[in-house]
Order: sequence, then structure tokens, then C-alpha cells
Amino acid sequence: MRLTRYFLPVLRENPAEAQIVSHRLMLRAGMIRQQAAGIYSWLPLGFRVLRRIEAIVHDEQQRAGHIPLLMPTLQPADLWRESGRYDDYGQEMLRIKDRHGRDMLYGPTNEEMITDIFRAHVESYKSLPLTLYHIQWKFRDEVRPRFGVMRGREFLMKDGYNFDVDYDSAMHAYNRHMVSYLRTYERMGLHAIPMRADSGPIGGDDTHEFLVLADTGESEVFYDKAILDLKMGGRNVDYTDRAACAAIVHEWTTPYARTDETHDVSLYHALPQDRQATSRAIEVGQIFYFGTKYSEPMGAMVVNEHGERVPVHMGSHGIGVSRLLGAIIEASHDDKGIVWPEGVTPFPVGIVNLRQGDTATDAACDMLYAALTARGLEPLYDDRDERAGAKFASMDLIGLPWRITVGPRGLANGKVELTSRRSGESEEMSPEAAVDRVAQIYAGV
RNA sequence: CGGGGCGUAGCGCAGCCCGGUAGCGCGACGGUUUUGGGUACCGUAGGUCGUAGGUUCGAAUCCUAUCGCCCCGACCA
Repeated sequence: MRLTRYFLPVLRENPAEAQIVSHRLMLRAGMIRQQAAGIYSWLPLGFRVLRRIEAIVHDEQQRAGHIPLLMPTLQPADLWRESGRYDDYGQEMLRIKDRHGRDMLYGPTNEEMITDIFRAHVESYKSLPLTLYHIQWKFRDEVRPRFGVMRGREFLMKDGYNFDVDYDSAMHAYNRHMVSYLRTYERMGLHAIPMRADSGPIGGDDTHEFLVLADTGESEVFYDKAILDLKMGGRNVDYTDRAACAAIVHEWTTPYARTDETHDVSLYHALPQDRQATSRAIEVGQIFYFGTKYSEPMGAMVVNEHGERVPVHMGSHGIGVSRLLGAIIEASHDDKGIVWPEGVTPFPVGIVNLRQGDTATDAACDMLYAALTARGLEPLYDDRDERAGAKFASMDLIGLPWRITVGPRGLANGKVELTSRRSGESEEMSPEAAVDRVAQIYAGV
């Protein structure tokens, strides 16, 4: 993409309404625009990152054997009357009447609707196990939205629902979700820690939240530093192997890690002093097992292998997709701007032409642009007639992880410069070598 | 929902107390200059002063109502 052909309304100054760094940077980098309290338009750069995050979530869910579908944002109130949550949910639920006076709502979550779909079409244990998920906009009419997309009223969420014939099978689904989530966050450059959590209004027995450590987080967490050393490292998981999944879950849930809601002081103090740690953290996902909480009242039954009709065992599992942008920026930025992890960056690499209009630098940039594009690495080419400083500042602000700088000075020796946004280190090399290096970097992403 | 604050140009702000018909910086646009970290200078465009009503010869400014947004707290993914 050529910057002169793009829509990237960057701001040089900080908007007054933004308090935390991710909100400031998203506004300054032209990623979002607030349309009402807690409701945002996603401008092209932000939309690109949102789509990248979605793609990773989809990929990892399907790798785990979970099946995508799409449910609507608007739901009939009657479904929620069946589960009893229509009255329980309170003012957070946005209630709407259609032209016929029927009660509708903008879904804050989809347990009722997925249960309705399930009960209409599934009769037998032979159809199980089944996990259906979607990535859809939700609305929760928060009293006080804040922190940009981290706590908006409208938000994009992946929510998945497992249906299993018994407890053991449902726990495997739970474990599958934990493992897939760990892989998902790691691909986004995040270290998300599963922590035992409260079940809250969704209800249930077993539940873990995934938290990313950040000073601006809303939760207070206590953990054993040993958990910071754990890595999935892209290890290949056989999701049909119950023991293998359980082993990974065991590995990640053994070190102490809890939010203030479930914090156990005596367990925590039993840790060696130098491993006790406390921090603020951002919640980026949660998994629940809740058994037959919805299947019983809503009549989602299956016939088991003994010919008995039993309520199906369920769980629900969420990832805050739009919130993740904020969380990633909170975890990865410096005083100049965002530093995108390669896995989610809106563009893999930027090209900065230091002398726009110069025959040699223009030609070199065009060559780089074509070569990178041909290798599936769409660059953002700053072809504006701006000074070097302005171009560098913009690139640093929007946070592309790699930058190729093309100037007359280097080009006289046949060299361009490849710079890491994260380390700030630069290396001179031929344009061809720079393309190879960038391709090599992204080969493993 | 309790407490506090703010709505003036795309962004950041001044002007309001003490009424006289709107200004600064940045950005945008045009030009000259400059050319490896937001260059300098000249010029141009852009505002129903959130909205409605009231007081007044006259309202961004005073009064009333209303809407919106932000912050702290409680709540929450």
C-alpha cells in the first residue's frame, strides 16, 4: 500500500479524552474513531489489525477442531426468558422493541441462542463432541465505558460453546480450549496467564481467565514467577489426545496464579519469597465449564449410548478480540509509539523513501515494493513528499516491526537499511538481501 | 448510579469572571526553502462557539433547560 493512496489520519498531538497509552496510540495512529461512548469506528489501519487477530483466532480454533458459524447480533427476548436471564441480566443488556412491539435485545453473549440451535438439530451422542463458535459483535451497556477498545460497550468477541455427552468429555473440551487459547495468545506476541477465576453472571463451576500483565490492567493478580517461563513455543498439539491436552493444562495451572477474586493468601505465601509477584493485568479471555445450566431449562437433550435422554454438558469460551488490540499495545509500545508483534502487525514492513522524486530512490523503492508484494509481504510504502523526520516519526508511531529505509546516501553504495522497530537496530544491505531477510523473518510467523 | 469536570476549526487550547459580533499553536492546502529523525519563512482555506429557550440595543460570555463527552468511585469482558 502506498501511503499517498491510503487513509491514515495520524495525529501529532494527544487527544484529550484518552487516558491510557493504548487508547492514545490507537487514536494517534488513526486506527479508531469514537462515535459514541464506548463505540468505535475501525479506520483502515485498526481494521487491518482487527482482521489479523480474528484470523489467528479462527485458525487456532479450527486447528482444535472447533467449527465456525455466525449468529446474529439481535436476538429475541423469548430465548432469554427460557433461561431466566432476561430478568437477571439487568441494565447492561440493551433492550430493543421491533415495529411489532416484540422484545429484542442486542446480544451480550450467545449461550441461549447456541443452545436453541443445538436442541433443534442434535439428538444423539453420536453427533458429539461438538464445539461451535463465532466471532461477532456484542453489546454490553456498561455504566462507564473507558480505556478505548479495552472497555467499550460494543466489542468484538469470539465465543465458543462445547456440547458433550458427559463430564469427562466436557472437561476435555475445556482443556482443548485452554490449550488453543495459549497458542492463540502466543501467536499474537502475548504472554497470557491462565488464572483460576470467579464464574460471574454466566455461572458455572470450572473457569479460568487469561490475563496479560500490564500496569493499566483492571484486575489485580498474584502469581508464581515460574509461570512466566512457560511457553507453548508453537508445539504441535494433538487435540484428540485427552491425556496430552490435560498434561498441558496441568503444566499451566500448577504454578500459583490468581486474580484478587480468588486469591488465596496462604497458598501464595507458601511460595518462595523471590517467586511471589503481584501486578495489574488485562483480561483477554475466559473459559467456563457450566454443565447443564442451560441445557436443562432449555431442553437441550441427547440420547446417550444407553438409550437415556440426558441434558448435554456445555461450556462457553470467550476471547475479547477487539480488546486484544488494546492489550497488545499496552504490552508492546515505547515513547515513540506502537511496536506491533509480527503476528498481528497491519503491514509486515514499511518502506521509507528519504528523497521522494529522486530517480534512484524512487526506482529502488518501487523494486522493493514489487519484490515484497510478490512474496506475500505487503509493505506500507511512505511515498509522501515529506522530510525524513516526519516519515520516521509516522512509521514509529504506527509501529510496523520492520522498516526499510531508502536514501540517496546508502543507495550510492547499493545499500538500503533494515531497521527493527523493537530494538531500533539497523543493518545496511542490498535491497535484494533486505527482501530476503524480511521474508525469512515472516516465514516462521 | 453517586461525586467532579468539560463542550469554541481536524487535534490541543485561549477568550467567559468584567456582554460589543471569535483568536493562538499544531495539522491541512498553495508557494519558496530544506533534504538521513516532525526544517524555516510567506500565504490560503476552515468555526450555526453542543442544542433549545430566555435576559439584553447587542450573548461564546449572563440565566434556564437539555444533549453529549471525560475523570474518580461502585460495577463489569
